[in-house]
Amino acid sequence: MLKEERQQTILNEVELHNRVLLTDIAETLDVSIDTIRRDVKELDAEHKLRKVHGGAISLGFTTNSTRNTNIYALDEKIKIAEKASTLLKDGSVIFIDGGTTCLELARMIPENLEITCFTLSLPVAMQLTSKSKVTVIFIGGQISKDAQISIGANAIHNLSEIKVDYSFIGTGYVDSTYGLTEFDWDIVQLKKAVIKAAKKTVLLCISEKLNSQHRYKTCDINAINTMITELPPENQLLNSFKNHDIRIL
Amino acid sequence: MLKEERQQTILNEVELHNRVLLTDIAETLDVSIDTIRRDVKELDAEHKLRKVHGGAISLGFTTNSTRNTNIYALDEKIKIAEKASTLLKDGSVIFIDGGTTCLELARMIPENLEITCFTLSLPVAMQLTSKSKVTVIFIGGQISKDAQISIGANAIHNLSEIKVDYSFIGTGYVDSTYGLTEFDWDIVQLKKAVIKAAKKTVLLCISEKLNSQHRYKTCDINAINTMITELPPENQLLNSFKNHDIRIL
DNA sequence: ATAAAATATGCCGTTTTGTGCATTTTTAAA
DNA sequence: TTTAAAAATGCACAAAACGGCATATTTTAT
Repeated sequence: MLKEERQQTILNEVELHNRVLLTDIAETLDVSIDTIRRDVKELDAEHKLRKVHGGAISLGFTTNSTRNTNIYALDEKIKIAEKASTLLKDGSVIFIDGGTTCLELARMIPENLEITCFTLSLPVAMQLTSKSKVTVIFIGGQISKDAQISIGANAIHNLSEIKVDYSFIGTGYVDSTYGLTEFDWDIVQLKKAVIKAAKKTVLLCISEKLNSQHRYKTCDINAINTMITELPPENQLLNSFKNHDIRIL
Repeated sequence: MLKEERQQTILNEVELHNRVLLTDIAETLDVSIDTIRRDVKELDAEHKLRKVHGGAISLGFTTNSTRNTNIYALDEKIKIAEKASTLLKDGSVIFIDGGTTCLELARMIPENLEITCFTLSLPVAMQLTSKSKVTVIFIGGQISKDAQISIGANAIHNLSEIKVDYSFIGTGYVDSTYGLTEFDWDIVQLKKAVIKAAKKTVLLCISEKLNSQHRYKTCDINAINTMITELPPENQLLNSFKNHDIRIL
């Protein structure tokens, strides 16, 4: 076995389990513990992993490659993003919210589409930098650690100064009678500002969230112009939304 | 057997099994190990495969999980970041610039340090979200695709409204008589705003950049309060900077 | 067609690298 | 603090890489 393969195997193991024991690796690869120790030492020097007493751990989720974290219900979200991307035309000025569904939309923007895109999500902005024809404008503000988005008065104020054609937003909870609701009050303030900054608001939402609600209200359901789920529009789960003046994709 | 077909055979083997041993190939093709070694060396130079001790491996084999784009002179930059981080105290309000050196500084901020940190670099902001005690504020603006930072009037205006204790900046070029210079005019405007927004400016700079210059000027060298390179302060390469009123770490 | 030049190949001695083992030092957990 | 596991260190051996050289093959120029 080549040294390179061995090191690659070690990296894979670390990626997969986030941590490994040197003794385990040595046994599965059938080489001496010294060799593994040296390998891990090298990999550490190359900043491919971090060596700790007795083993090695992954450098973690801090690396800017956003894809490696497992996204819940990714297939559904991709389907939603595909539908959403059909709304985009050259010259559009849009806003893309945070959240994994919106991130998928950002990822799915065609390479040749020439649009201007506002966002307050760091991952979305990172993703959009790879699209050469997209003008990206980041709404600054204090960064929320868990959601990785700008929040706070500054962000809201900045939003008040723009008006986009479409804003693509996610939501924590949605219900046909109670509208869009969130767990977090700050987020609600932000989303209100986003909706106000858009001519038309498009809600991206997996069907699992339908008919759920929480404490703080973002807006009534008819503040939404278009709603996109992974379901076909004629699905009966969407019936309660059809009474309102919402386009369903 | 022609050299061409031999090399093609090697490539096929590598494609097929992701790896190959020089001794195996030499035996199956019935040529000397030296010849194979030379072949593989050539193929490596042509980026058709990667030569490793004892064999060769497919290019695709490593790239899939080697997420980190290799940073040039990473060790030097880590050393610089380490020195820079000693300037940080609880309660500090700082600015961190873009660039790989500054990104290393962001990565190196201790977990228990409680500071407020402004930045206009997406990667830096992403990195900082993993530090639970750091308040991160992103300066919004249009995002430059290649540098992954906010640029333009909006970013500059936002910078004009803050004043931080320290700003840690990089530079394209630095010279003791010509000061800090850049290739890009927009970047210069931005850096000027950054320097104006800081009580003290700390320059992070690998020694390789010393005594280099370019078209557009960011500031005189004595606009810099502290300069950090990977070299020990007494290194003679830094002599020309010691005349000026600069602290060298 | 022939000589000269360039390239390719194999061989050999030296240097470098990779690996395992034994011993000492360090580390982390009870 | 004690103690067992892990890391570092030094060493030995084998495999591989390297450089120089001789020979063979192909290409080029005359």
